[in-house]
Amino acid sequence: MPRPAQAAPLLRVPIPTPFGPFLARFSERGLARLDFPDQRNDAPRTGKLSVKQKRWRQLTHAAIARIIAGKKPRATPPMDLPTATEFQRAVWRALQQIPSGTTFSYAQIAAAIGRPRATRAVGTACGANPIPLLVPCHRVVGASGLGGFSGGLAWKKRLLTAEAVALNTRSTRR
DNA sequence: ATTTACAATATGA
DNA sequence: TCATATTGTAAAT
Repeated sequence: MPRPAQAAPLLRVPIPTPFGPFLARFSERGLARLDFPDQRNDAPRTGKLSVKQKRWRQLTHAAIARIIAGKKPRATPPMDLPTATEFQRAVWRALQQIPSGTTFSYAQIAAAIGRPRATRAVGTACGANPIPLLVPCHRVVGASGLGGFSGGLAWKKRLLTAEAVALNTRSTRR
């Protein structure tokens, strides 16, 4: 009575890594969200995974493992982004084209999607990205500075370091 | 319905 | 170095 189950059954699936389990959420259409290990996850448990979803889980697992190791994922599962705006999709699409081991500034991403003045909006879109790692928001850094990261700056540094990025850690002053 | 804050940055004082 | 304008969203009021 009180409320029947929700209409959007997202299956919560733990994805083990050397740094702790990520939590993936799958819909019937694909991967809808991926959370970092250090967040408080309610007892993660899988419901019943369809064959399709089991395959996505495997793809996700392999992709994450490779990215953490600083390599390019071979394949990624389909992504289900129900509430994304066109602007966000454009930004995330651009992010996926950044080669491993390379970084772009927020301004460069803005220019790449034809909105050269929306640099700050790009930052907002990156923060709204529900699928870190696979959508490499960690490769976007400030023109002079690291910027921020929804999963914590420690993760951003770890991922970039794994990709052998020469972190221009010269602070904002020189 | 308005205002404010944010993972920026270029420009002008 | 500081103030301000710019852009897309979300959250607060």
